[in-house]
Amino acid sequence: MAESSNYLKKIETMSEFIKALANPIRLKIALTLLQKDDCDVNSMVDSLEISQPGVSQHLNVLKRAKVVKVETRGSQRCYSIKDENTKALILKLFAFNAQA
Amino acid sequence: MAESSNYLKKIETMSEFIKALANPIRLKIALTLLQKDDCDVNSMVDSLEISQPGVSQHLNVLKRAKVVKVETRGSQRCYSIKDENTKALILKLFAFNAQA
DNA sequence: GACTTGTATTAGGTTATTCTTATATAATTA
DNA sequence: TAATTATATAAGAATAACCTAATACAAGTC
Repeated sequence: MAESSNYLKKIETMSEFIKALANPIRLKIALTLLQKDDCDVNSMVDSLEISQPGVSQHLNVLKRAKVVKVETRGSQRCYSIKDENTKALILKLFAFNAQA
Repeated sequence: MAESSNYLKKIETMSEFIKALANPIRLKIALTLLQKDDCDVNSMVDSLEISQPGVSQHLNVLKRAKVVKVETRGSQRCYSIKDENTKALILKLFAFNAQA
């Protein structure tokens, strides 16, 4: 059967989402955000061995893919996993790979 | 807390697995393999708009990441999703993105 | 064994990712 | 409003991913 443009669009969206998590640093960020509520950029810069602009760019990729959301708090930007469904999915991924 | 080399290795493995699915063509292959038992390379070449070597290379990425397994059947190579857990995970990814 | 069919590998060009440095913007404070 | 702190954006270099054409290999058929 010919692929509907709807199906193709879904594939694209899906692979954008997955691609956002398909990078060690972004995966670490996501797993970190699952665990703690603390979420400012500078603390991530400290724990990831990469420059501040690098972290900022990765966060932007995660945001565009709707893995995370941001909120401004004073002079800080507070990142967190977008919603409960997304949290659950990332946990599933982690559980899967932990078991393997 | 300092990251254990175990944790780092897990992150690497995990992101390799996710990266394998983070490409529209490989995602299509995976979703196709979820649905049908037919699995030879040439039929994939027909349905994906890409050359035969291209398909073969994508299949190799999926195999290295342990998303799929292969079996030789006569002169054909039969690809399928590696196991039931992997199937379940891909379905979860699909369901998540379908809902979104 | 030569031929055909099905698949894998190699080589190389093109495009996409990812990083760093430099700089810009935004909120906060002196 | 100038300085400071927190983060984002831009530019450009290095590397990785992805594609095709050419070719190799493997199994089945004449």
